Amino acid sequence: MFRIDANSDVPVFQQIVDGVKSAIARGACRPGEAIPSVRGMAAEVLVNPNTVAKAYRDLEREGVIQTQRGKGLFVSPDAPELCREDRRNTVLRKLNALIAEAQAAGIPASELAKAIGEERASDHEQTEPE
Amino acid sequence: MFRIDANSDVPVFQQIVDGVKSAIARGACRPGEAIPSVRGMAAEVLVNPNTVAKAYRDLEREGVIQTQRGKGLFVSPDAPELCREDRRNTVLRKLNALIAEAQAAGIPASELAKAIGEERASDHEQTEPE
Amino acid sequence: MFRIDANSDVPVFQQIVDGVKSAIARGACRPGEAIPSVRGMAAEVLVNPNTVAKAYRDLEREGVIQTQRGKGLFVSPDAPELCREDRRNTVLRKLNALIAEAQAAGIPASELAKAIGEERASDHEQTEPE
Amino acid sequence: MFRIDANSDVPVFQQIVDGVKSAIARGACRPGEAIPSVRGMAAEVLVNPNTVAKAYRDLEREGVIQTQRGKGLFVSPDAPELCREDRRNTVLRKLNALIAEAQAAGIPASELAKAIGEERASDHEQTEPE
DNA sequence: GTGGTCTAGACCACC
DNA sequence: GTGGTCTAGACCACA
Repeated sequence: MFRIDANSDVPVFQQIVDGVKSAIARGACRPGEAIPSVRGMAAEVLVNPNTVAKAYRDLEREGVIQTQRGKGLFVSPDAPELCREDRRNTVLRKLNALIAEAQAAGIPASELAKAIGEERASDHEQTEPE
Repeated sequence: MFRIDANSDVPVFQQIVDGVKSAIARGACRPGEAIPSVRGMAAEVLVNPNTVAKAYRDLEREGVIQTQRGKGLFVSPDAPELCREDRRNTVLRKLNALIAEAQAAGIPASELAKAIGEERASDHEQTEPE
Repeated sequence: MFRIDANSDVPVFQQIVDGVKSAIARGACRPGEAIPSVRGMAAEVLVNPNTVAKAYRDLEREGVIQTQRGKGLFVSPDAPELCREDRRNTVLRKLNALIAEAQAAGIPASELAKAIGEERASDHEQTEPE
Repeated sequence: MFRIDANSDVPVFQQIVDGVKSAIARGACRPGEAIPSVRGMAAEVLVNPNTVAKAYRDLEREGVIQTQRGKGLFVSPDAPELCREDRRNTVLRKLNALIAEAQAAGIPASELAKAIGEERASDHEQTEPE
């Protein structure tokens, strides 16, 4: 599903939240599907169960997953819609911040556009559908 | 020179470091020039002098500024080179992370490229007449 | 691990940095081991936690230790290599400065060599029986 | 007579004090000779006159130089003796500290002795009288 | 005037 | 529990 980078500066619980949202957004997890239990996920990604629990609490509060008493946790019906929007907003917000940061340093936006173009060309042509 | 966003999640001292680097990178500060004193900068951006001192300490360790005992802090000769490279690396690194984050969520890189294009068009119409 | 000399002219935080590096260099701390927590070390050497944190911050920036959020600080894998080299360079650099200082005052290097020899003889007679 | 290193971590006034003492210790300045005035020295080594004045104050307090009203500053009769002892004590004290620092890091004193030997052999054979 | 160090104490996020 | 950040205020050395 996703991997945890212990050396990253983004908190582990946030990596879990983002990982689950991304999996749902890209269609890897579908509404109604069960997601690993707190303990299962903790064992899978090798983190403290408390950390997973916190991530799941956030996901449930946002309506991405739902608890069914005694059965476990499931992807909510409108999770794909929610996650796609959430991920899109998050990425675009970060992108705008990055553009601003670049301009403050005198780096024109065209440089960023160019870098994206190179990334797309070199790494994976299968992701260029349109 | 720059402004501090107290609501940002990036630490104040880091904002100062980045702000000074950006100012040097874009040519607003030239080698040999003095930068505002610890107390002066603290008053300017309304933070505690210790916070400014922490930022300046980082800048000196990276070779961006040099301290002359009792006189103040000065932009080092090779600071522009250092800062331009540093800012460029930082921005491109963040951009690559963002591209990866987008792809994990099923957002094609073309979306990011499009968003940058729109930003450029709206900000300065002289490059792209509408 | 080491002791702090409050009367020394070298700053306390620097003594901590050097002490930790020396401990790693001589093999008293091994990679992967945790080093005392900020608060623990502060209590141990009787200084303010902020002072310890400053020292640890330096050590992390040099790659000697790594912080794991919420868990503590750990000796990095290549710390022994780093510290041995760092300590060796530092000592030899100081030694060269000292030789230069001596020569400026008309003290021949042979005097220094003699002094080292006496120190070795007095400290551990097993190498040089008197 | 000597040069000031503005980037050194040893204070400028201290460099002046040490420089004068060393010149006397090695016999470059003899008792009764005049030493440059505060202004003259300040112009010579390109530092603030206040800094030179502070250095001279220290030298006078230690009995190395003497003020003759209206005439200037002169090397005192017992300055050579004083300076030779002072320089020797200072260097040996620093050397002992360095040996201790090396041993704390697991560097044997023999390494230091070896380094001195190499320095003597490579740099200047004229300084090996005995 | 300058920067550097240290202390004390608070608040926060993370695990 | 952990480290990280920030503030407030003190003291010192240097130029």
